[in-house]
Amino acid sequence: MPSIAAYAPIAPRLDREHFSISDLSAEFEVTPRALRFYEDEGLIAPERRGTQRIYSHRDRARLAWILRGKRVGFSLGEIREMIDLYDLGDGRRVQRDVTIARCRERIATLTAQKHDIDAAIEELNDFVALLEQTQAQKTR
Amino acid sequence: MPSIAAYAPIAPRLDREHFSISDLSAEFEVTPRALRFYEDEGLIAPERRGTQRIYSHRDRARLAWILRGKRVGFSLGEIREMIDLYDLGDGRRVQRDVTIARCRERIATLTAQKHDIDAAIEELNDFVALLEQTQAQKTR
DNA sequence: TGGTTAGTTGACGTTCACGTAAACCGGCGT
DNA sequence: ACGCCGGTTTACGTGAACGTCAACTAACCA
Repeated sequence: MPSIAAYAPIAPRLDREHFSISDLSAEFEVTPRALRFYEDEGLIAPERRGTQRIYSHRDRARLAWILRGKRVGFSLGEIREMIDLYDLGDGRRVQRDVTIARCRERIATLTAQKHDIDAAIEELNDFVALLEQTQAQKTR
Repeated sequence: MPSIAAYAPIAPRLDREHFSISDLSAEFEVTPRALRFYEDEGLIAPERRGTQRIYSHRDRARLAWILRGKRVGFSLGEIREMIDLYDLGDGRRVQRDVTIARCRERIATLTAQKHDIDAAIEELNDFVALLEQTQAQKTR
């Protein structure tokens, strides 16, 4: 029954030169459909052998970036922006200044998110403590 | 031109007994539509004076929770779950154990998110440093 | 009494991030 | 020769989280 348990995580074969779409979808637990979608949106651009996609290590690193960006709540559009920033390292001076500024903005929002997370964790911890305390009272 | 700059943040009047929908939408920079939507989804349940919603301090605190949950990437469904957990503090023992377990799960995913964010910040910092370095070289 | 302001309920539209078929192709295993 | 496997494109469907009208009401104000 290869229906629900598909796309399970598989140890990455980093010795490989390049990867197929199913290699990466297995390793990162995303569907091939998602990878093709990211390509349509301009987030990755693997080479082709004929019609088939072949992903390099660089593409793989990009994908890792994308998924981490998603996990921390960025939209695909925002992630593409950040990736594009990286590809601008050799741009002109003004462009590079803009890039630096955008990066700092990103860092600021990420830092704010960290504070939100800390606050949420704290509240949850307090709540758990409270629950365990009432439990201890009943046991007594 | 009250079109785009509407719903700007306004200092909370915490001396107030309760708040209108536009009070809260102004303070938290969300649209009234969003607040009504949260109510439809069972996230808040303000009282009514006739047909109009009147939000208590408790409702206001709830809303803060909701928005923080959103900022750290939770869906409204997940946030409703977490809120429901809070309202279960007086439940039975088994239920409370389940609640504690769910809280721990939440804390775990939040912690994982923090690591993701730290990694992203670090990479961005490295990249900014690299950009500033090439800039310094050109200036020299 | 008429007009403005703040609120209400539908109902439909929209964007994002894919899911889900349908139809096709090239290789290879027997 | 045949079928399957892994991959492809095109296209329409979907759930979440609202936006955007339209039509209505209740409160106040000159």
